[in-house]
Amino acid sequence: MKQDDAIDAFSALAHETRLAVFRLLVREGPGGVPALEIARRLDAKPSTLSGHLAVLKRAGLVSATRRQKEILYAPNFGSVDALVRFLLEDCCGGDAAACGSLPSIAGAGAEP
Amino acid sequence: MKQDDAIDAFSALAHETRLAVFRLLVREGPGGVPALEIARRLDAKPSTLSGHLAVLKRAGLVSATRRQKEILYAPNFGSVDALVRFLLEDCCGGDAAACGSLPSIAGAGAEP
DNA sequence: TCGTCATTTCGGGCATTGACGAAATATGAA
DNA sequence: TTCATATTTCGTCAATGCCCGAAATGACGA
Repeated sequence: MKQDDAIDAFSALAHETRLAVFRLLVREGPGGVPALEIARRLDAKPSTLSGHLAVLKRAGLVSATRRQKEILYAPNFGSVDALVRFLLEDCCGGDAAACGSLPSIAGAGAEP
Repeated sequence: MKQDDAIDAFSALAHETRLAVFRLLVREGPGGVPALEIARRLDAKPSTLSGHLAVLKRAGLVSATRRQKEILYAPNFGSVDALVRFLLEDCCGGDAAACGSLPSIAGAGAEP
């Protein structure tokens, strides 16, 4: 992961509606939710939400697939994993044990 | 974690310099690095960097402790952990197995 | 093909954020 | 106390992000 990609992802999540969208999709799981249903559930205007979904998609956080007339949005769990790894890369100069459980758990310490 | 706290954290990380600062501190570990040294290493103006450090601190991502004349900044690993948990909360409606390894690993699925 | 539903694109207007230098504050040493 | 180092605060400027309605596009069924 490049720094710019990480910034795109963090920027995408740094917004009330977009964060709510992503968390909604996470709760729903890989099956996906149609755009208009997301708008309905979050009480957002379809045009505004469409822009937010585009941002999330450009950041790689969600993926979109068409099912008939609808477009289903689903979360991309791998992108979260990559983001955390990037954030904690080379944690504590390689001594991951010094940083608590998450870094080693996420595999973000120095690779042996 | 509240949604607003998560947004503060994501906003803080959604910036080239601030993200570089945080990753630098992660690499350095819990010992901490003085503000001016961070500025020197990242080639940033001290006044500009001071603002960025304040943003990171307000977001709970770093902590500051004074050592003599200097102020040492260190990463707050717990905040990253909380952020990931918040992001993946109730993943896949509780069926964490459906989402890949990270959610269950991070303890972000539905609590049994 | 035609109409309809689902979604996206576009343009305008408002608010927020970021960079920088100069000056202010805080700490330790002589 | 007085000086020097370390860091923060402040004011100004430019740039970016966001919301919304109206219109355009895409896909399906009659």
